[in-house]
Amino acid sequence: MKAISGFPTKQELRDHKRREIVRCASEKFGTEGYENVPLDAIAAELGVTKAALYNYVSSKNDLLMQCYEVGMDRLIASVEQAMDTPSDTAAERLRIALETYVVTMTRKDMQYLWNDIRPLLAPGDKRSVQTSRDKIDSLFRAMLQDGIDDGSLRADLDPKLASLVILGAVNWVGIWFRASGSKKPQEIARAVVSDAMRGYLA
Amino acid sequence: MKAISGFPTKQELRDHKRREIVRCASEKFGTEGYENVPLDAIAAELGVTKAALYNYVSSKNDLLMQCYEVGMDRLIASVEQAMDTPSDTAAERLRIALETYVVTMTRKDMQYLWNDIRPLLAPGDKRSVQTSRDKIDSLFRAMLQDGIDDGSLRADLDPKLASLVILGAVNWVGIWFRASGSKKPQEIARAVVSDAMRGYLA
DNA sequence: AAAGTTTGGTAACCGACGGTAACCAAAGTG
DNA sequence: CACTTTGGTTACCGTCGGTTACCAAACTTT
Repeated sequence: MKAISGFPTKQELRDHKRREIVRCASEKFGTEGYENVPLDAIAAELGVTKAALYNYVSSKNDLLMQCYEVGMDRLIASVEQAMDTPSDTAAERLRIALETYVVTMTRKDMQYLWNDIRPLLAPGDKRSVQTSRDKIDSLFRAMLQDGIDDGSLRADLDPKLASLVILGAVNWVGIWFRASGSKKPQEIARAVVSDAMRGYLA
Repeated sequence: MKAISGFPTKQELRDHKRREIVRCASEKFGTEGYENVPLDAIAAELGVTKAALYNYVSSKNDLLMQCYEVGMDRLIASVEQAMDTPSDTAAERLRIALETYVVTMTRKDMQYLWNDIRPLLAPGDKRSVQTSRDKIDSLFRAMLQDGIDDGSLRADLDPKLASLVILGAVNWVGIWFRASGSKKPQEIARAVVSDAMRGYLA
């Protein structure tokens, strides 16, 4: 199987189609809600029949999981990028990463990440969901530990507990936020993150 | 229509049956998940047919809403009771109320309150959901204001924002908590509330 | 007490939707 | 040029939320 430039391999074509399905589903789930989007609607928008989708996903739930993974990867990437921003203290990097996290979570096609997923988890899906979540958690715990080490955060904080509390506060924004409000995501992020971090600053 | 003791009126009987349906549904939704509980299952457990339920609820969604209201009322009642606990400062009352809130939220039949509800809201349902949520919010904002007034909380905190941040942190526990863990709800509550409040103490 | 009327239930059914089976056309392969 | 593989279609099934027609018991009226 050669990979001549401009002539995608069969595998690439197949993968591209699968991603198209996930992208389309992601958009519809985000705006209309998982429950309200029949597979027929997704198939119709892609110009195929429902049964064709089953060449690429094993179930509607599996499709949701793939959407979830894409969204989580985007979230993780945005946080990692924010972590690389040069700044004086670890606390400052944490602040930037958290604000980025909040802004990303308020995207229309990200809202279902925390909303729709949980009740629909099949036992087998829980592992992959947990993996993404643990990744996020470990990123923030690492930043918290850095903050303890460089003295910009309280020495007596428990990174595990603090990560739970802070992520709770910011995730809650993603659940409560609706684009109709007057405040811009960036303003909300700054205010919430500032309050959520205050108790941990040295 | 007389109300002779021991002889419940028709209205009382009807109401009692409706509450039985809600109680049964609440339990099943909480343990098995809304999506996984067919109305037939609820009806069977009550010894009737599915169609009989429609004498008391207008739809499965309506049934979920009634479960939600019962749960929220219980939550509100537990917080109000905690607020009445005599204590030296408003901050202390707030701490007690928050811990009670967390413990109540970790009840098995309360977990679906934040998990299953949101994606399933019909436009008409949103108002009643919002009412309960606003009630909770106003209780905590009042306590925060009391704390500012009696000097036990920082004078420069914004009650609206602080209530959002703190409730986010504690609600997140309800989402993340699973009874399988080793820690008792009361311990978790104490730790989380302590961290979440730290930034607001005077 | 007999004749309506209301109440609360059942059985049977409908439509939507997730998922599957049988089949088929076109592209790839020896 | 047979032959397999791939990716799609049509037609169908089972489940489940919701509705309709009907019925029995209780309550009301005269």
